[in-house]
Amino acid sequence: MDEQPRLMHSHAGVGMAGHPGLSQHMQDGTGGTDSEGRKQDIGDILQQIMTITDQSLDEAQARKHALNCHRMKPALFNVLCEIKEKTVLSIRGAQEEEPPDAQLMRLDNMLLAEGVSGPEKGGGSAAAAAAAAASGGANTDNSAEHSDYRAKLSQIRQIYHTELEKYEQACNEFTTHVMNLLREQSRTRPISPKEIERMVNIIHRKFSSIQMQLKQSTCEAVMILRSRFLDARRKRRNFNKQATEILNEYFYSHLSNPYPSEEAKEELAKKCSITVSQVSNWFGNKRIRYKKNIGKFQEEANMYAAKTAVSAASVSAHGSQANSPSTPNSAGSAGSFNMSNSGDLFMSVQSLNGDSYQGAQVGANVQSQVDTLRHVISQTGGYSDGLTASQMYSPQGINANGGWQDAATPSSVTSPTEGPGSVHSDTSN
DNA sequence: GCACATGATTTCAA
DNA sequence: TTGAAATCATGTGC
Repeated sequence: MDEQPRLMHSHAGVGMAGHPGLSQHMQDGTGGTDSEGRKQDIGDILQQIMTITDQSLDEAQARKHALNCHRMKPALFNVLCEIKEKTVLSIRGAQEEEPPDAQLMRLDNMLLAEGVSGPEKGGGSAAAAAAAAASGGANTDNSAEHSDYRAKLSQIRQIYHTELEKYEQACNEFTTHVMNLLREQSRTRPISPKEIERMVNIIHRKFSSIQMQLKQSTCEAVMILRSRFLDARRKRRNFNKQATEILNEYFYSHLSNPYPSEEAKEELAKKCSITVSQVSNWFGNKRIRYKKNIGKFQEEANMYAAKTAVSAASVSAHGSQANSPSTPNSAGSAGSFNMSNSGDLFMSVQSLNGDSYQGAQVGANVQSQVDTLRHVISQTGGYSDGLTASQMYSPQGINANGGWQDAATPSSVTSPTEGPGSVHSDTSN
């Protein structure tokens, strides 16, 4: 570093105080013709500095060398040091260290959480994985959408990293360029390493503000993507007809206690290709809506009662097959639930046929099954005494308080021999 | 575009 | 934790 001695720190204390030099002469006006001559020299030097950029490289190099060897150069340098010292003092106060940018930290955190920045997580973002987990991961549509989401997120991630790399490269190139320039300039004007450092910081700040814009727009893109793919409400899809039918069949065949067990929910979820929580939602909505407007669901109830009746009739025709509660109720869609309480129907059939309830499975669905069977009988003429279609399947299970009656209590089972009057005794419409 | 249906979410209570 | 009730937001049929 041959020019190192020319850097400003090498002139520390060489300013006007320790080395009156040129300015002193200029200020007090002493020196006569000698002073005039020096002024002329300084004018020449400054002129040369001003025009140096207009010259060719070789010319400029020659000029620079001539300037460096000029007898007035040290004096001029001192003047520049003095001016610089004053300027730096005025700037210094205004350039305190800034606190870490909260906005930038927020953006960084978000990009990290979304899996855009930081190490790439297996198969995509944490958010997508969380969403998949929240939905149970059972839905094939969901997994397809999530893979689409991951693909798009991966694209964003790629663009983000490419751009970031570009910015960093540009920043480094520019910084190197400026540093070289400043080092070069330090031959002819006083530049301290600290100033170079400060200049580098300024450049970095400028580039990080560009980076922040990049991060911001990346975050926006991720938010849009999220809202499009992962917001459950946005992507609400009606269940397919088959799923709705399965759920309705279960609901109406367990009308006295439409609270599927965890096991039953899982089974239903599996059958309907939906998640357990979707099954829970469905039953929650169904119960409340049924209770709110029983009349409206009358027809639907009748329809599913008829279905159940058909299957029950079919089952009873099989005679001995109905002896075991664990016998799969495969005769018809209504009885197709292959779960523990699917045997309720068979027990009801048996009880209607005059047999006693077998085993301990006098479960929560007895009331509804009895009602269903009454309906079977009404279909075959047993209870056909003047019931209209809308009266066929009466809403049962809802007690006077508006809640579902305790169907697990065997005493709530209405005897089939009571007749249709008793069936409608607890109806609200 | 509107009304209604429907799946999901939120809030609250038990 | 679960379910009731209210509500939101989207889907669907006219």
